[in-house]
Amino acid sequence: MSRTDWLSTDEMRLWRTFLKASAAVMTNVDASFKKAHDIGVDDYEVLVHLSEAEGHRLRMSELSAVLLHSRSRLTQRVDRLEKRSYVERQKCADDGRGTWAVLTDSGSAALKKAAPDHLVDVRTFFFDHIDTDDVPALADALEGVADQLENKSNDT
Amino acid sequence: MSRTDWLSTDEMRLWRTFLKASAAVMTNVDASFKKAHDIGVDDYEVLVHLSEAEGHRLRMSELSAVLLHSRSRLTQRVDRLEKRSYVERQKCADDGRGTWAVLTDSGSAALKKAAPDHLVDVRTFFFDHIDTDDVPALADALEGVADQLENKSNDT
DNA sequence: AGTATATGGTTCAAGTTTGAACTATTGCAA
DNA sequence: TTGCAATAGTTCAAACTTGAACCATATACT
Repeated sequence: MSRTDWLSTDEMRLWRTFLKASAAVMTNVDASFKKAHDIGVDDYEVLVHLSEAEGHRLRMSELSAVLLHSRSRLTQRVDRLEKRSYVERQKCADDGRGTWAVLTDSGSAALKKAAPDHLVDVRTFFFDHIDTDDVPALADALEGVADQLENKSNDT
Repeated sequence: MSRTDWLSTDEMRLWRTFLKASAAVMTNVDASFKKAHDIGVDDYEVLVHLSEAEGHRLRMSELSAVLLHSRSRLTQRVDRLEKRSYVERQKCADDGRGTWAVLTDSGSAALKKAAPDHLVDVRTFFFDHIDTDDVPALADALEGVADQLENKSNDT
């Protein structure tokens, strides 16, 4: 399936750029974000996904799947969010093993409060460095990479 | 500087795709890599940069700059690599404060041994999902994002 | 020279992630 | 309907990262 010959110049350039861009964006957004709020980007992402879900809630496993977080990582992140009462756990009625992570009102409020600043960060550290005309093509090009583990078990 | 209106549909799609792609690639490459070798991607990156440097060595600060790692993170990563004798520290002659991180022979050997597998991973989890024709354009488009902190202090 | 300030690096504690082991429930199959 | 494998989540220790405080040397200012 994969070729084994070395990367071309352009491939190498893309690979390094991609690595560096990811690191740069994450680091910057997270740092800037933490300065202004009491939650980091990872917490924010959890709240966003919950707020967009039916009934403002998702199963732990769904959440770990969309976030690409391991189960134990998610468990502990939700622990922390629950401690600050941004999220609440509820037993799942139809599956005795399951747990819902539910967005609370105060979680919802925190999200609303943080959103505008987050937007500024995303523009500052990402979109301001990208040509607007390139946006759709870029999204298309990266879609395959993002979706590669759509159906991989999010194990361990 | 940055606009404050909400993201367009395409921008939102790109942002989410980019986030997910980064996470997916890193997670997969790292996991696959660790299975086959005794070092992870972060260690590998250190060795790569050292091997490409003049005299197979870099100042700690240079290393933390290219890797976008905090100083303390780098200190501790080099500690670990030194413990396995892949890297060696040397006092800097012309600057009493400085330290060189030097690639050892066995570090060099570990790098050579790991490189082919790493290449396969990069192809499997990244390039196999990208249209070859898109590669140069993608690299161009992301370059600005990657270079944004070229001259930011890599503080704290 | 003599003091202030900046730079290079390390250290330490607190917080986070990883991965394996574990419990409980469900579903399938004999 | 017992029995086994799969699934959902959690727990725990070890590894790793963060950020602030710290030491030492270098540079700049007077």
